[in-house]
Amino acid sequence: MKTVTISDVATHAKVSKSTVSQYLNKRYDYMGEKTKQRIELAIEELGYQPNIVARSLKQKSTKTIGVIVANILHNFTTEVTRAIEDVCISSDYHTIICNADDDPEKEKHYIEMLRAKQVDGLIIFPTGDNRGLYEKMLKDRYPVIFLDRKVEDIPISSILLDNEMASGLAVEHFVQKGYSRIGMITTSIINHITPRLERIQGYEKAIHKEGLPFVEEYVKSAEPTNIQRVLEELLDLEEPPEAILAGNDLVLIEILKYAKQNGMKIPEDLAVIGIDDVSFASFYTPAITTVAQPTFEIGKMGAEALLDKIRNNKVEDELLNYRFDPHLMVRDSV
Amino acid sequence: MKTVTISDVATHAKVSKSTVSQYLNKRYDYMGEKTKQRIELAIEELGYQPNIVARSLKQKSTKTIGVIVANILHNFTTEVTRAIEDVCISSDYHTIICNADDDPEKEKHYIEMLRAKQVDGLIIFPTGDNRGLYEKMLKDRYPVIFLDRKVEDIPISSILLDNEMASGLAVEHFVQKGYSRIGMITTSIINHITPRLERIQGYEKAIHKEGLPFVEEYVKSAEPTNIQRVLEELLDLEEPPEAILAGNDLVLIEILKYAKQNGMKIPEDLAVIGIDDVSFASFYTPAITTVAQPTFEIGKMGAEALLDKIRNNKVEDELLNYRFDPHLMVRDSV
DNA sequence: CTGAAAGCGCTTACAG
DNA sequence: CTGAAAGCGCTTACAG
Repeated sequence: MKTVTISDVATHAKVSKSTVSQYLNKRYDYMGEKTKQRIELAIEELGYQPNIVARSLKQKSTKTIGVIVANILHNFTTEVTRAIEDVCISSDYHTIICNADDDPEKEKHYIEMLRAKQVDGLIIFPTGDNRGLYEKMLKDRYPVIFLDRKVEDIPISSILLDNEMASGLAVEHFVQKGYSRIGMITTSIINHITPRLERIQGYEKAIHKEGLPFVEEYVKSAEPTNIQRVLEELLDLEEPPEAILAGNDLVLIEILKYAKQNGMKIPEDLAVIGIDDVSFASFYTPAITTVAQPTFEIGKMGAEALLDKIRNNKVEDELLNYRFDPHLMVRDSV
Repeated sequence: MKTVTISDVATHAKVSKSTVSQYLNKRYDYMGEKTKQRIELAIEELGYQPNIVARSLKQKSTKTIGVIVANILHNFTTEVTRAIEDVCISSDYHTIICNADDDPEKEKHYIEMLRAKQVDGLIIFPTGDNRGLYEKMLKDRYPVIFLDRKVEDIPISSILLDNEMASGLAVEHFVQKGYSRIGMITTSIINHITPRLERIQGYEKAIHKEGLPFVEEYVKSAEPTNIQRVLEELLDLEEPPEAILAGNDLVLIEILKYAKQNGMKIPEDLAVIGIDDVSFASFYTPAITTVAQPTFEIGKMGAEALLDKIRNNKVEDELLNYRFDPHLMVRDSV
């Protein structure tokens, strides 16, 4: 596979490399019509494709952004990612997605790798445990946007859900339906993940606002594999909750599995609301009431904010944290 | 953001660029211990990161492969993709995923774009309508592997499911459970997509093998948005099928939606088997019997076959079509 | 054991 | 209107 380069085209068209390059970059201003045609023909005949790697080296721009997600398993992540790609493609940027798998070490690896690959900017769902790296990017004036989570004291714009409102909507709906013993389960909070902490806070605030007693043992956090056990603990309480708010899609699924295995009827035996809309929510039996995130808008805004930074070479973050409103999708599980 | 290059490191460490490069590439053979330490220190102090773009240009390898999927919406695609990434990462290759969205034009765009970006090879779920491009890659001795589908007369290795067997397992199971009026719905076959055609063929063969009459109007194909209408047509037949084989996950979901909306009980009113295991199969009510593909193995083999081609610079395809066996996951929907 | 030089395939002032 | 030359940041024979 003998690659054909710009020199080959130049020779073939009997012009210089410079002229071919002008042609490729559509700088036709002063180019003779015949020259143009000859180059076009040569490119055609040789099947020439410009080498983007070489171009990137010279132009110091790869027209590519990186996105490092905390965990690709969440439905939220997949959808946001898709929105980011859409925006990028229509702006002629490419996207490289990496999955940090909730592991700060992997996140570090990917940040370094992507920067080494000279991507023009980064969208990160931060694990939170790489402050040094985040600060270095800031110092280097390297374009970054956080998504879904923020990191204490790191002045990088973050685009997130109004998580407190999400829990609020759910609690309010439970109460409207006559429930007062409302529990909540989230995935692990040992790493201080923003949405989880905020959703728990939002839950607590909403409970108070509704004039209900806040029962500390009604709120639990655990790794996905332990969710079912934790749920069981809740249900074994003297006064078990009659309704459960699932902190995200993974928690919801574990609750549904548990209910099925134990022959529990939803909502009769246990009412359920999940934060994050799941693919099967509408046709599950019962259809699941969820609090949906505007995933497309979040991704879109993230991508646009990053591209804006890249193009205008700006680092000063006027927006900082931007929050989107969640929406309650009322169905049959409560 | 003043980037620090290999020259800066060289100056700082008082050695030449060559020596720094040797160090970076771990060619320590004849390197003085003190030199090594000075370079190490300089790199540390300057926060130097090699520019992979420059390296790629010189080495003519980006250590990156591209994968162009036909349609990212299928569960199969997501899982295979993940397996490919796993293999690549552990071999120190990166992966760029592109979604052709079942559109040959987009596929063309991505093939050209990825080749221009100098990815070292391509895994393609071919739309089938870019024969010219496929042939050019072959002519250029450019490493490619097809996945999930094959293209008539293009001698490029393809890794696929034994699709006929998939339908066969399903039909056999229906029959065992006492069903004889068995229908099948697939997504559109106007583009002659391999798995769909083969699954229909497999269905027909199995029907014959079971000694059942083959009823032509029992097998339908349609775009996802029309699946529900097509299902309705089937059920409106004089002698409607009592069991339906869903050709893939998207078809299954439409069938489930229809059943729910029309208050049909599964399997009492309609028995269902889906080809492709869906995330919610095990905890849906009823749990859905599916024919699962070994997605991880398929992706793994695809990636390994491609990396092998890349590393050994071989084009001769001894394996050509390799097929994996599907597995019946017996649950409660039939 | 280390350095000078050429070159990967482009782009971009600049000269004419 | 077009071309010669320098340079992007590396790597790699080769010389010493």
